[in-house]
Amino acid sequence: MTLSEENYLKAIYHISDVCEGGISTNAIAEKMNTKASSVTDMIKKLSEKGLLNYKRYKGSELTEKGKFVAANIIRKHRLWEVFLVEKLNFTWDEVHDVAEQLEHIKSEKLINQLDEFLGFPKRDPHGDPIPDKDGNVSDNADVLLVTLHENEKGIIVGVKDSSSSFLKYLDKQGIALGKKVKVIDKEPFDNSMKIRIKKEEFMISQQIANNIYIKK
Amino acid sequence: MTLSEENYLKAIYHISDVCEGGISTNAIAEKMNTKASSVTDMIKKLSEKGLLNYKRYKGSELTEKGKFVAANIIRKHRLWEVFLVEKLNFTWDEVHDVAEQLEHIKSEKLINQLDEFLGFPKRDPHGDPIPDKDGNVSDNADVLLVTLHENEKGIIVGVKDSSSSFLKYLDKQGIALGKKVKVIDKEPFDNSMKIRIKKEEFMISQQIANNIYIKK
DNA sequence: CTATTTTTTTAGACAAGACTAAAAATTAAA
DNA sequence: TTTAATTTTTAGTCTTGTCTAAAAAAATAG
Ligand SMILES: [Mn+2]
Ligand SMILES: [Mn+2]
Ligand SMILES: [Mn+2]
Ligand SMILES: [Mn+2]
Repeated sequence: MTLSEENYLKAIYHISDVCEGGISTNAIAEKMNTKASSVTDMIKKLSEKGLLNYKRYKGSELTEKGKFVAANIIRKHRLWEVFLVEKLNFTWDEVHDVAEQLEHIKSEKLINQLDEFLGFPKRDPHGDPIPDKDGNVSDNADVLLVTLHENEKGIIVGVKDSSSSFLKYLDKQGIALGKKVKVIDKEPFDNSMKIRIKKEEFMISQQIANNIYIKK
Repeated sequence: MTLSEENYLKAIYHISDVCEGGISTNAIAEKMNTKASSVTDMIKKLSEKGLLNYKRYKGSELTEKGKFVAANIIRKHRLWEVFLVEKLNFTWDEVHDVAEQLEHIKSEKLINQLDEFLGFPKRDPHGDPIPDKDGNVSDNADVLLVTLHENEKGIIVGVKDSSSSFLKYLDKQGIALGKKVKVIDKEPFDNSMKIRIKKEEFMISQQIANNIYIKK
């Protein structure tokens, strides 16, 4: 597995989480910040290696083997993110770029020992579940904050957008994983909502509410 | 800095530790397990980047900038080795290959936080000194065990060969960093010697004695 | 000081992974 | 159901880092 192959597998895996059926070449190109022609070359190679199924003009789909490899890279990514936050005092908006590098380090022992060292964490700093050794991910029944109705309550358990700017906004507003949130008011016009966290009430836009996961 | 450039710099830096003056193309090729023609290409590139001085047929020498970059890679390599042994229960013969990968991770913050997390260690698991942020290495006045005479004593502080097979041999013989050693007898014929560690006496060959550093 | 051996560099080729431009297949519109 | 727009693939080029084979320079020997 080259670095590039691994990044493609990961991208396709993540797109599959959202979209049904075969993944389009263009969708991969967009996620990978590359051109469709480059994607075509790569999916041919991955197909020959048995990591995805592909027919010309019909899109791609990961095989079981491909899913396993991808889940393992994501496992490494998220464990390293935990390490950076828990042990090296990184903030949750600083970890992603470094984890993008660390996820490609090849050593079974390293990642399993790291897992143990961190106390077998279930989620990364952004609330995303950490796959186990066998590539199984605990499928969460969490829901986006934007779907809650007036007077509904829940606990913040994750973020969909892990960009540094979004995470910094959350920090500033005092929005963090584990906090209880209640929807005070919803504005139908622009889907903004007033929420309460720890007795403080404030407005958030739909865009914000659309990127926060809640456990009811 | 690409991965390959970094590995060349590191190799040249290590050869410079042993050899005086300009480093020959062949010496680099041997250390890098590559061909001289490939080396010529690379040193041209590194030369253009101001990382080493090079004139055709005259060999190469790292610039200050080149030395700084190389020392920083070695700093990362050795800090990661400490991490693997101290925190993740690796043995000293298992760490090198993983550190070869980890040394290329790019993040100032990562390596400085790691340094702090480990308690600012001075040496790696093989007794090699860890360069500081500015690329300074504490030059040790240590001496190879093979140079000791009969009845001389010292403390084992490092190994020259860090190969897994050598380190496993040392483990088996009970030879470890920090132990006191006394030369009981030297055989002029083959330079083997009888040594005492913790009241136990045994023979070691010149090859072994040539790869163990002693502080007198 | 010339001849031979060794070292180093050049020339040309290759694989991986990217890109551009153009062709082919598919999908959407009229 | 033809035509137009979009998506996807092919063809050909480029860069990085590697290789082999051959040429050039330097070192060694006689
Ligand atoms: Mn991430
Ligand atoms: Mn994450
Ligand atoms: Mn090492
Ligand atoms: Mn070491």
